[in-house]
Amino acid sequence: MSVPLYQAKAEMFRMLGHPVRIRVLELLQAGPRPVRDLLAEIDVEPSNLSQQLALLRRAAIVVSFRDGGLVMYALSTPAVADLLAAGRRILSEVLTDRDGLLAELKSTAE
Amino acid sequence: MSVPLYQAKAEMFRMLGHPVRIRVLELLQAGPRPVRDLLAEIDVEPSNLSQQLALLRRAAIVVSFRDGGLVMYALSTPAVADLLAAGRRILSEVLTDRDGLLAELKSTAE
DNA sequence: CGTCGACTTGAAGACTTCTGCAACTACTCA
DNA sequence: TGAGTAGTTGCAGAAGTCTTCAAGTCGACG
Repeated sequence: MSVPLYQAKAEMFRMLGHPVRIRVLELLQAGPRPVRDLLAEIDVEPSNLSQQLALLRRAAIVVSFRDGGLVMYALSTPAVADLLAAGRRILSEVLTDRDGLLAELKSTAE
Repeated sequence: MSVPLYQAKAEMFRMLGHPVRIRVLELLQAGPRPVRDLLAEIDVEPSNLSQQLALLRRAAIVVSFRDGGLVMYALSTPAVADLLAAGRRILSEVLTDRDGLLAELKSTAE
């Protein structure tokens, strides 16, 4: 496999590596949403949100279009939802393991 | 959803946002491997690889153990493979023969 | 024991990403 | 057309990440 290919993969995951961007993608799973709604749900400056949206747009993970006086954003592919779901699953397994270990730690007299 | 939760999600994706770390996880999909094998397959300084492995270990995405004179690494959960697969799928949808990476992506089953 | 091989850790400098402010563009609607 | 709303862009300082070098640990084996 070529070096650029896993650089592309890494770049894609890096795009999800930010709380605001994750939040945006989760909100967009339910369908297209105007920036104003995203702003209302995410505690962030408009300019900051716009910067994060620009990154997602440049990575082609979302697309934007205008609808009347509003700019709308949408996932460019529903596969993004699978990625988020897989992430959630790992997180829950990892946290469960950690809790399991924690319980074990507490119950053994060492 | 609490703020810390999507910070945790973001952190998990950020962990995958590096070519060396992606490469390591892809190699570990086939089963546990000693550091020396990873080093042989990835073009990186030993100390650098070790730093990246430490990050993955701290994020609980991989685990390490000793086997004789070698240190082995393994995925902490097979769900990591799903995440990589979902990433691949988005990349192929998003990349739609933009720079010839697409063909390679489809031809290598990893 | 002592030394060797196999990693790991610490630290520093280069580099990248994040954030918020201010200025700006793009539209809509009266 | 002019006023107003919605969003974007440029920029600079702060914060974080990456890479490399040197030094350190840990277990195996003679």
